Amino acid sequence: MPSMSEAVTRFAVSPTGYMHVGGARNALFDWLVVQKQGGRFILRIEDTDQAREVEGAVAHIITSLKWLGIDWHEGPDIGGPHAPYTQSERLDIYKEWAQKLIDKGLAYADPYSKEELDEFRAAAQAAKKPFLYRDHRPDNPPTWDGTQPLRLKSDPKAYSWHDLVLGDLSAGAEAVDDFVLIKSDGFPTYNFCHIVDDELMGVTHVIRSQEFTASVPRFLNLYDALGIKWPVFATLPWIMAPGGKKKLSKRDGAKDVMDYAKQGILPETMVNFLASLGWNDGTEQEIFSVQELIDKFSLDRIQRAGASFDEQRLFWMNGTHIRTMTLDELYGRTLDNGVGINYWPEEAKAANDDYCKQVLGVIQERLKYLSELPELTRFFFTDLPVDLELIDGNKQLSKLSREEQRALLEAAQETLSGSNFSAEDLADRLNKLLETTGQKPGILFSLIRIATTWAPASPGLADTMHILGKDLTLKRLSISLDTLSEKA
RNA sequence: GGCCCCAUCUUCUAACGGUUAGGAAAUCGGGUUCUCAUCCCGGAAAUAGGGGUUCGAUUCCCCUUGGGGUCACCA
Repeated sequence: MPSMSEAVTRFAVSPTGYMHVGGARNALFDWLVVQKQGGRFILRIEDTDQAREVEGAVAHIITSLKWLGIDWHEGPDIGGPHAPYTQSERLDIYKEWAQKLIDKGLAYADPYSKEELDEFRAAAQAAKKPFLYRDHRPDNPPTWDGTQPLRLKSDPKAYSWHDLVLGDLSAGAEAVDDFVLIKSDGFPTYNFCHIVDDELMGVTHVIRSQEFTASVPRFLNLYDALGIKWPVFATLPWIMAPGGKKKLSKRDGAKDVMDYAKQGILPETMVNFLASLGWNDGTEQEIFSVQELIDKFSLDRIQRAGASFDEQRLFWMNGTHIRTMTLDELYGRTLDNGVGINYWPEEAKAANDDYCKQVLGVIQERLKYLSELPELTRFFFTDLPVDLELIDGNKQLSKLSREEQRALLEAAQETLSGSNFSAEDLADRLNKLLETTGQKPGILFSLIRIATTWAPASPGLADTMHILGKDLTLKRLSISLDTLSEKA
């Protein structure tokens, strides 16, 4: 017997394509409730619309959830006491429950053709009234033989109910109608089978997004018809498209969660970010570990208004997560972020782990997502082509003549050739060089930095040279000097 | 059109009915011995409008406006 505080939630997903961020957040909140309160989290596949089903979608959804670190107690891949967890394999169960309603006189066969229904709808629209099937409920419906749609004989009345997020809600009898329970292809509708499954699987908390709130009175009517106790409802706000007021949908460019995984967003960042879209703990804290989220999460602190998906903020958040990781942890992620991608540039494949870690150590604070690694680190692994525009396009450096530039680099070459290339010694020598040349760091260091990396940006000069090592640093300086002579 | 839901800076958001309406992202300016970042300091930036209730409304109520959902044999 589970204790009162335990919860049973489910992520009920249609295999109609990849999982986007809205679905991921939905699953996350289901999961967080169970992690916090104890209980069971169920993954259920709602594949009752054969036409919309997409091959491979279930596997992709499972991959996405696993990447996020979301696991489940019962599901199509692992089974469980309420198996099967795929609705197309539960048709007999729905027929059984439909029969209960038929026996009670609460369900009947729909005798109308599609054309007749369209006419009813058109008439309702012309009269500027909502369409209610029950206004056309047949007096003597035929016996249901499975080829017609089976409809609920509703009991229209006003309903009031409580939603953990939206508070007390109510709607009048006009929201209750004779909806379809079983389609003419023998498959149940979502409206019917999710209620049967939730009951059989012991679901206590129905957490779903806004598009279902208008249907809740119809659901309540069905719970009552079946004699099922209402579960707890929690309505999640939309995740909206950037800038707009519209729900973020696949049409609007909602990305596959796995696209972010490939780009090098860390799963802990994605979890943190999704949780922050529509939820906060009431403090100013924004960066949460998964464990902190579990400890602090509660459904009653979920926002009512929609939140737009701001990628910029996602990248910022990823940067802060990257910076709080240990070097070893981060290095592990650069080798595999859970999607089988090694993010290092091709040229780094020949380098050893220690060298790569040193490089990672100095670029950790400027990394926002892992796929930036190549552009940030390539010059540590290969000589970039000399690009004099880096010098000539620099406001200060372009004021110097080629002779002056060469003189500075030669001075650098001389003192560096006596260095043991420890970071400390390099820093010392560079500082002394400022004095002996009488130059400002803005000129001297910029010039040396460019001449040793030929990259538009790089970490601190002493650190960079220390990692490159004496041979490579001096080799590059000398190549740069040669080039400056040629082009003089 | 009926029914339902929502409304604080550009964005994510905080504020037991009592705050100069706070933080963060982005942006702008400055600093940190070079670039790109990090970090630090500073600027600009909001309670949709109107009525109530109250000694006092971002907060409670009503109306308006705006946005969204739903009225499928999709979920």
